[in-house]
Amino acid sequence: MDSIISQHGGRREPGGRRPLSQMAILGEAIRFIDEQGLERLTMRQLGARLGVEAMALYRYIPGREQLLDGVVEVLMDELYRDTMVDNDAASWQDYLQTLAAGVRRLAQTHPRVFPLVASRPPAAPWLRPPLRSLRWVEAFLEGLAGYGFSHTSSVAAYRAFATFLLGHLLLETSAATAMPTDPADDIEFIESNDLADYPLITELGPELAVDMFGDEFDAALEDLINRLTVDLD
Amino acid sequence: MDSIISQHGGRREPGGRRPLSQMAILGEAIRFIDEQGLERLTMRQLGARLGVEAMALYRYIPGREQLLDGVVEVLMDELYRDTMVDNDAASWQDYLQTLAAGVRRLAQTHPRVFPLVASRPPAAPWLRPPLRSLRWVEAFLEGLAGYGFSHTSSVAAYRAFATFLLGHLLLETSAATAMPTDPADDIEFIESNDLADYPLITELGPELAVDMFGDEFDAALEDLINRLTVDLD
DNA sequence: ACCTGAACACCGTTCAAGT
DNA sequence: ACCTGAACACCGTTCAAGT
Repeated sequence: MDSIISQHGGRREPGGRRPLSQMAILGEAIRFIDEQGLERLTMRQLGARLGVEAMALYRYIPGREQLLDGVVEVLMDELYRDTMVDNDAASWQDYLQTLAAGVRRLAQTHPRVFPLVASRPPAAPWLRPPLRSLRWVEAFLEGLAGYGFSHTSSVAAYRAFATFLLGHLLLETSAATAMPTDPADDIEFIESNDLADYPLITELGPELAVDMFGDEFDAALEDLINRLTVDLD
Repeated sequence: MDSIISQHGGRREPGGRRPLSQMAILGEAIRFIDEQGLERLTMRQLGARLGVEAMALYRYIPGREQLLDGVVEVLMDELYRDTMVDNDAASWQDYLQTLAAGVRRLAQTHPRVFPLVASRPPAAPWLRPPLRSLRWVEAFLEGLAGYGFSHTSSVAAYRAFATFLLGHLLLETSAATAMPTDPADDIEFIESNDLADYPLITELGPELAVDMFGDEFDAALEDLINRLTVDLD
């Protein structure tokens, strides 16, 4: 984890605080959400974590909405560095596999932030979460062009790829975020809903509960790649 | 639109109000979100729309979180009636097509509520949004069993189907919800981001901006069905 | 230059009190 | 039985004032 947001240390203010800055605030916000979840992130709480009153943050960030936008931007920059810089995939199939793995890694590293990447209104309507930074999308299209994709094909690939990632990773992060997977909760839930009315769910319960996200992701991605292959002619 | 939530009229209170009830409140909440969006739905605003102070709602609903859960439940009941009752598809392929169309219809009817269906923590971790009601999932599994699916295959189909719907419909509703598609915004956005740095996006702009959700949905669904076919042996 | 205190307009929610 | 007024603990945000 050599990400910019996990940097600690550095200069300190007289009060024992790290000096405030936009980056320091955004990094702390990400750490906060990672630990406590988005619902608990308030300007006041965030200020407190930085050793400062909430009002001090407004010198660096226009408001809460822009704070969240900034969080998304920081993660997209991280994704860019992680997936686009020095990407030397041997084929477009490898290229997509590498990128998909990178986005999934991001989602797994920040499961409680990922919904933000996935759901914040994008800057332009044709930017599809979770692939929502101009720089990243430009590099993506350029990459595909380098592998011989036509304009039409690379746009289609962008769309399909984003849709695929959104569905899979939103479900995976939401499962990862859900309560400490206490099987007792399942039982309680089932019982409170009159188990008897749902015989198939009852029978398939154990099978439903198995975590298959990795396999599903790989299988659906392979399938998506096949679909794109067909479209290429 | 014969949905239960669009019923008006009926008995009135002396004050000129419709009588309060859980259903009346949930229905009004859905109408409110449809019109104004989730961000503006507060207990106080909702009360005002029902001709009542916010505190009166607590007699019928435990709190705001449960209000939102209730909204999701009402829409899932609507989906159940719309897709599961009297479903007489001739094949499992038709069956999935019918169901997919029904979920898409729901998303298009309530584009600003759909994110709630998609993102609220499900009651059990193995329930996948947007297919999150026990009753609906039971019927789904039963339906597939009727077409000869093994338990393993129907569980796999449930997972893949939910993932597919989540990705596609979240993107489609989010695009539908975005600003009144003012092309001037795009231009302004592009210009503010130094267009020159993103030549491919610039060139492909018009192609990116074309709405293709219908075609994409159909193509990806067909593909999903093919994938399931292969898995069946 | 950078942070804070006090204040404003809003939340969700509780509860005793009204009708 | 059903609703409200008043109150509490919390928000985001502004701005004059402090250092």
